Amino acid sequence: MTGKPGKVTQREIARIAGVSQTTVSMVLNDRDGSNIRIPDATRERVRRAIEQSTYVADPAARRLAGLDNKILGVFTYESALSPESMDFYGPLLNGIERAAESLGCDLLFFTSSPVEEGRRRLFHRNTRLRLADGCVLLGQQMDGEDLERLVAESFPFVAVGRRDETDAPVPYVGIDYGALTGRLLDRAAELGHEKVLYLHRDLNSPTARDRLAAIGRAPGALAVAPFIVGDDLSDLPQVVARSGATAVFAEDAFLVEDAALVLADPSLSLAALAEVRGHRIGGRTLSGFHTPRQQVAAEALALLQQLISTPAEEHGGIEIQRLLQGEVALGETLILRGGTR
Amino acid sequence: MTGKPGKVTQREIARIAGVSQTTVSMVLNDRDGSNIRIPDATRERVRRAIEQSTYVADPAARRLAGLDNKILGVFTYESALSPESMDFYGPLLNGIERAAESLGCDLLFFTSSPVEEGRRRLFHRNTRLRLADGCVLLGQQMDGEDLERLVAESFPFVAVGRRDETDAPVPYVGIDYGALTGRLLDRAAELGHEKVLYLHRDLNSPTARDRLAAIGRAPGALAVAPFIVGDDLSDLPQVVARSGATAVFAEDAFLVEDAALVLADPSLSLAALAEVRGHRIGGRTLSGFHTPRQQVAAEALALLQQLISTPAEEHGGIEIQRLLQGEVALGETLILRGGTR
DNA sequence: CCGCGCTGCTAATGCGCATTATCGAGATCG
DNA sequence: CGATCTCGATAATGCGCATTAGCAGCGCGG
Repeated sequence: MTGKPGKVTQREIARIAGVSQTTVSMVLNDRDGSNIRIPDATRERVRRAIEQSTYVADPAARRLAGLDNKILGVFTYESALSPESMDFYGPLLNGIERAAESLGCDLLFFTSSPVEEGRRRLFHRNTRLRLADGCVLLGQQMDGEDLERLVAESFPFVAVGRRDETDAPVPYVGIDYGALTGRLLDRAAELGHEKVLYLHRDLNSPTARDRLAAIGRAPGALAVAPFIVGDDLSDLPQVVARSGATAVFAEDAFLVEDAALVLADPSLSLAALAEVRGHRIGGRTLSGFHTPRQQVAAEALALLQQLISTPAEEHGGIEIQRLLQGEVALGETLILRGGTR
Repeated sequence: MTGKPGKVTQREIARIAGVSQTTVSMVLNDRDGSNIRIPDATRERVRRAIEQSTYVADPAARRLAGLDNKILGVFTYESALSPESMDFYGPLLNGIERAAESLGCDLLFFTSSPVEEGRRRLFHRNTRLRLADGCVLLGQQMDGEDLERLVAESFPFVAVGRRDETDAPVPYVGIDYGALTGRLLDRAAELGHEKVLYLHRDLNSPTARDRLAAIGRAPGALAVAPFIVGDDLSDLPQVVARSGATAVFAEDAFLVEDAALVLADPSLSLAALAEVRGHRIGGRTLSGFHTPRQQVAAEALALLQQLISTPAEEHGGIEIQRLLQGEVALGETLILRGGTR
């Protein structure tokens, strides 16, 4: 179904130019050397034949013949283009698109991956993964097996977001939430807070662990109590009151919003240990982080390209795990202890 | 660079299962018939060998061997994933993603297409177009040559948005702006308006022409005067005053917003002859259309799939130009002539 | 016991491309 | 004037898969 009628091959070009298919290939790829010599006259003749026709190289054939295809795979563990996930994926996808554009690569989205147990599977009977030169993986949580297998097959890939769920070192580009969390806690201490409640879901992702670890390293003057929340936040006010916390932090901006609705106490400081762009609490800009997502995406593609174009033996020389620094966004919800600013 | 080490081929499977590569292929594709007979015992043996291994078919080879690849191309004449274009492309991309998912297809974004004269080129030296079974084209304006060539090469494709810039019939799925315009004008007439000013850019797109044509067929009681605007709207108030119009319509919601800022007259009715979701004018919901963009995308993919899976000779039996009906959104800016509602 | 049909499988081929190994013809040299 | 070298180009091969043609073996009827 490759549109038989309009299909022009190198053979056809060769016939027109009165040369062999080999010669056409040579001309197209600008090959030259001691063994391959084509005078400019012939080159020109072939070139004209190509320009007269509608020839385009068949990427499948190129690929089969062992060349790179300038195609990068994009795999998302959740639907990437839905309005809900745009908030998270949008900046990443934008960064990926721009990076791919400047690298001259096309992007293959693996939308066909069948959903099993609520999550997309990267490997399946008819995965088109191999069509890509390499692949970017996106998603809050990833499948350890997928990652293992990619490493085992030495297929070039880069995860977006820090990963530590496998034994083998997984290439990733992420944001240093640990450092950000530390800086935000420092700031809270400066503002006089001594007790903070940290709300989080029971998610076991690497970044969730990073945040918790950073919390464990909180400055001495600050006591941060982690608290796992479920869907029902109705008893949160009691928990806060009992803890004596003067600030409530949460894993992400949505959780802060939910908590704020229940708590309804403007003297309480609030912050999300995550991106807060576009989030407001009762008219006040939410405190938290600004994370360079486009930059993460760009860096991920750069790393991927590097992995692809470097022979596997030399991968030792590449820094395959990269954390980018974000910045603490001091919004209007993180205030002096007890004060209203 | 296809990850030599981890690559498992049918040959390898055949060796393990003690059969020929042909047999493996047959088992994988569930082929059976008078000429091809494989007892269940053998089938099972092959299947086990496959499951034990990490075999995945090489899509490039499949493609080269003449099969469909379940890959649909997505070509956008502008950057698709940037924040600015998300407003327009977002719903379309979402619809495309969902449709592709249910069709079991992957999506190939041609982000690599070089930009010439401000527009992306579909055809270029290394286009990966042919890797896809077919292609969806997105963009406000398209290149007539691209369309002609796709038709000429009988490459399956569908344009999103009505097209008429070529002689050959181009497959498209669009929104019936003509009908919508007609209905909105009827409504304006009912509300007592007799003179309307229609602001538009000097864009020569099919939908722009459709709107103008529908305006030409306005009900007798209503006189609609088209007016081409540039970037500077400062003399608009005079134009409106001189025309005696009691309502100002415009090509799109942004143009209405710009005009409203300049005109600043709440007794003037306003409407966009386009999607108005998310647009407000001075706190009032803007009147205009609600267009089923996800549906357009889904329909486009359905048509594309149909074109791909139907032999070209039978394309005559397919309705390749489809207009979907939107609905008029009667917002708060289209009011009784002279009244404030 | 010879042919015939059926079963179960495989060898051979081609898809379009890149690459390797040659090859014929003329130029150069000894 | 035969041996060698260079130039210009090509035939042959393989990539991994699907497909077509065909082959060996066996049972069965005549």
